[in-house]
Amino acid sequence: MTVTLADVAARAQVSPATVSRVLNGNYPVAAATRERVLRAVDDLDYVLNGPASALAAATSDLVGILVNDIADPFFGIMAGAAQSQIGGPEGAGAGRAGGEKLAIVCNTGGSPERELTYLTLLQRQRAAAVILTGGALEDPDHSTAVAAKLAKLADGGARVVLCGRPPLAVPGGGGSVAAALAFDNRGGARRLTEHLLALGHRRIGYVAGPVERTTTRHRLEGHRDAMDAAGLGGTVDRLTVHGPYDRQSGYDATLELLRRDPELTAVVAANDTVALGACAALRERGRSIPDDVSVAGFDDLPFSADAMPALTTVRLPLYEAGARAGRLAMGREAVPPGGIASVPAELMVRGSTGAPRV
Amino acid sequence: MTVTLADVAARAQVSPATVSRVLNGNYPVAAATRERVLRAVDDLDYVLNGPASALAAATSDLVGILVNDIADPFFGIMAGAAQSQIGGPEGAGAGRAGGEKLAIVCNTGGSPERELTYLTLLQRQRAAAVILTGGALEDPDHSTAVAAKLAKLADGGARVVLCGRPPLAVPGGGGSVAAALAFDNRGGARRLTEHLLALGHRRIGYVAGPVERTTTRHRLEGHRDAMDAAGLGGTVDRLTVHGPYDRQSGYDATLELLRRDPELTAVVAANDTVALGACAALRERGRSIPDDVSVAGFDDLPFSADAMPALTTVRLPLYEAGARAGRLAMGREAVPPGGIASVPAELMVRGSTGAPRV
DNA sequence: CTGTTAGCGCATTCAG
DNA sequence: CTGAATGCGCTAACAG
Repeated sequence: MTVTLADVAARAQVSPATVSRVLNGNYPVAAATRERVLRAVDDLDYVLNGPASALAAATSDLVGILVNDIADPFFGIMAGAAQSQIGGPEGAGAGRAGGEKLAIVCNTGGSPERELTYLTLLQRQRAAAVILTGGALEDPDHSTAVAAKLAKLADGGARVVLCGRPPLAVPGGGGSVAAALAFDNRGGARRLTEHLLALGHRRIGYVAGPVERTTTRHRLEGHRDAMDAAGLGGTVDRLTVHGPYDRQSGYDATLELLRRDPELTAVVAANDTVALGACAALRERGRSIPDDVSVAGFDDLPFSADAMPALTTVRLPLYEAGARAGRLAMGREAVPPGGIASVPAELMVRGSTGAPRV
Repeated sequence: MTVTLADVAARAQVSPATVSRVLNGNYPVAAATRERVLRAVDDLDYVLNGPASALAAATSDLVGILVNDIADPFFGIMAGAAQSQIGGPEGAGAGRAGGEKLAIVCNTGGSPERELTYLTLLQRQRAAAVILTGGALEDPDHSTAVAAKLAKLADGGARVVLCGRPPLAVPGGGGSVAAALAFDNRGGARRLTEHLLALGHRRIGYVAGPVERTTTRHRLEGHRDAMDAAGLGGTVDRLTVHGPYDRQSGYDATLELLRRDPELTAVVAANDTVALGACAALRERGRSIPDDVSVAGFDDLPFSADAMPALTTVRLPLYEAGARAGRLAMGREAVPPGGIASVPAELMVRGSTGAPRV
């Protein structure tokens, strides 16, 4: 029924081993022989049996990319970029057999259980590499479990790369991670709030992400750093509201902030999506942006420049970081010193922030 | 080094066959025995070897989801929804072994070669099911190649589902597809243009998607239907510009439309992202929205309601469709009559459209 | 450069 | 309900 390596070998009049060698390309084969084999492959329309190959070689060509929310372009951009470095050489005739890797993205939905489940599934598939994107949950039990899983994955030969996620905060956990690209969330957040402070704002609300996420904590810390330096640290707790990284959360949280301080002159949001929700809430309450209230986001997603007014935010080079993670996962780029690289965050000042009314 | 089924069997004092049976759960096993085996699995921290299992069973637990652009929420939402119906039962202890499926999303980037490559890779992995999302390329050669691949996938036991993509337009191609969920792009587009017409617009520009894509064609046809019915069909060709489904394209195309007809009173965009680019171009040219020019999009992505003014658009139930596709792929939902279901598109009138100036 | 020989780890017959 | 035996399709040493 289904055509196997042996069929190809028979038709090309060579041994199965030779066919395997030309398909995998990592072994010298005479040009003429290779030609013959390739022709047989085409004639028979042969497709390599992945599981069999993985079983024999004790490794597969799967590269897993874990994301917290696939519907969020923040992750989509990174995942797409990583995939572009992995998904096969574009070359003509690609995909027939050969050693292309299969980049697959797995959506955890932010659920710790699903994250672990996917890691196990990837381990079960003997994945060649795993890329974890975005912030991590800070629950100690979960961190330990993830570190353990990653260690096993690494044991099994998988290369583990972190993208937009800080290095494992678990004793010995760092060993199993090939490389970590950490966003400078804290620095970016600090500069953003400093910008607002420089503009003259003093009553600044902060719409934070979900508690117990590294990204949330780091951004909040940066904000607090700036506020502390300005002698305003005392207001931070009262003017901070947590919620998921979505529009609704920005909307709700902003209404709450307005309740806590109707005289607010600026709202800093955990990310751009949340900022949009904040804008909606402010408009609904009759505040104009930025004349009455300034708004700022984080990430600089594509739609941020198109908001009205265009959103002041912090740009993260998501595509570049994702692509680099992809290359790291493929072993096609040198690992940074210490296995850790900091990815810079750049302040983008646009129309949504301005000086407060006097 | 790595613990195998045999190790578990030894520790549980049963045969490997029995362990296999409790893990796969599709065979009667005494409760006491199962208990013992499960304990051994836990003790040894055993993880099933996917490739070996797939090789022996001639099928894997991979479900592939193909998307044209993972950074576009249009696809992210569908993919996430599909995945939610597939990715394992959330239940405690999930992921250890057992029959969870692994939903994996593959980003073709809209490239026909990559689409084919991924299909081959999925075939190679003996995927249990494949979901293709979004519009298809209309090139006959490519359609034929895709249909052939899908037929082979189906032959190999994979369930093939189309989501947001019309049924295969290839003789006999329909047979290999289990189900197709087709968006009513044409009807939605027609109603959208009718809305503009009813408002009094007569000079309507259209920013279409890339040529040779089913989605592009169907939406354009709907637009043309409405224009024809209003006796305006003659202006359509001159006032239509094609481009990719991104913001830049909307921006560029709108400038071009303005050049062709400076008196334009409305711009209909291929999708919401493109519409945002159109808005940016119009503003830059000093046109206010909707007073000078009305703008409309398509898809109703989350950010559309937050644009300023909020975008008039056509809502597609992306999440629901994706979830249904996921269930169909898992065989957990009845196939619609004829294997084809039409997914309705609903007109959402918001602030970006209004009557033209008199 | 190429062929031969062994398994990889598991799901299945088939007996019991 | 459980155990023993067989082979899935391929890669990886070894020889030649």
